[in-house]
Amino acid sequence: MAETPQYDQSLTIALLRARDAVTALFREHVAAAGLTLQQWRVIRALAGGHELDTTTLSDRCVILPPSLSRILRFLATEQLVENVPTSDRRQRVVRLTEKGQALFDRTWVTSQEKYTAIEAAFGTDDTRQLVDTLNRLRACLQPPDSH
Amino acid sequence: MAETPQYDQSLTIALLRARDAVTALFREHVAAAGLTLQQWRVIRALAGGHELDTTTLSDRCVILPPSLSRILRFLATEQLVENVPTSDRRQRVVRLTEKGQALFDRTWVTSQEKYTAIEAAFGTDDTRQLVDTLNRLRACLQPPDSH
DNA sequence: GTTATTTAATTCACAAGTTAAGTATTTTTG
DNA sequence: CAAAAATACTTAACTTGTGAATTAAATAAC
Repeated sequence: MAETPQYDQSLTIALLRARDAVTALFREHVAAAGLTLQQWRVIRALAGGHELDTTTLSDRCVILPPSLSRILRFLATEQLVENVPTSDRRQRVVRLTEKGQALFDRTWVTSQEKYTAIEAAFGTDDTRQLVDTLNRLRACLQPPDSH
Repeated sequence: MAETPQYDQSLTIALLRARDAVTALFREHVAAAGLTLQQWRVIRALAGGHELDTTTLSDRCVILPPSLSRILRFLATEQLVENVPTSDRRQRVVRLTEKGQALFDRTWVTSQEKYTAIEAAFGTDDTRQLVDTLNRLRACLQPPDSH
């Protein structure tokens, strides 16, 4: 009978908890704007006039394509996002509507403030270094495609 | 019209990506045992004869109570987990069955190997330090209850 | 040029995340 | 001890995560 794993030392658990702690600080505020955190990430990625295809959006928002499809369907019915005509008709390229950009504009300020508060609490340098470390971990685990 | 946020510098995105990268290394292996990662975390927390109530399990596995309820229902139907009689009948205390412990035993070895491989790739010290940093971040964002 | 192959996205089915509401049991209060 | 409050968990409803299958369009191969 094997021994009990040490939970507090587990990287996976630590990542889960840290993510929960950080996102918890944004959830309520974003919900007040009528959005989930995932929907907000999409809005955020499109803000400033960016027109993006589904694949790029999926990558930037860290949302898998099936989820993104559903999210875009919702955002479209809310008229926050609209399709952009494309030459390659397999692709779907979307952008924010005026309503979408307006929602972003009035939500972004507080969101930014909350992020700044985190940096202040944890330390600007420590935050930057943590982000670097996380990105390095990722690079180390999934080496870029060799094709 | 506000400017585009810098995605690569976002702590939330970095946490999401890092978590995805790490869990991806375990998912296939755990799926081969017929489990999801969340189900595996529960099995893992109970391994070694530990009897735990739902609240403790929920905290240790970083799974919210409603999700845990469903997971325990599944694990019970698979006869991997069983209830333990309690004095306080509001509480639900569970433990692994022999079948559950056996599943843990034959899955844990490879799981352990994969975790060791991560430590080796990223560096043992760096891994430990990252876990510490993540826990420190969490502590800094959610100060312990003041009651 | 028509048939394969590849590519881009969506749909499907099921598990899990999230919030709010509900149920049952225990403790507290008067 | 009976009514109220608190506790532990579950259920309900909806959104998202995940892998496999599907659809549609563009490219490649004959």
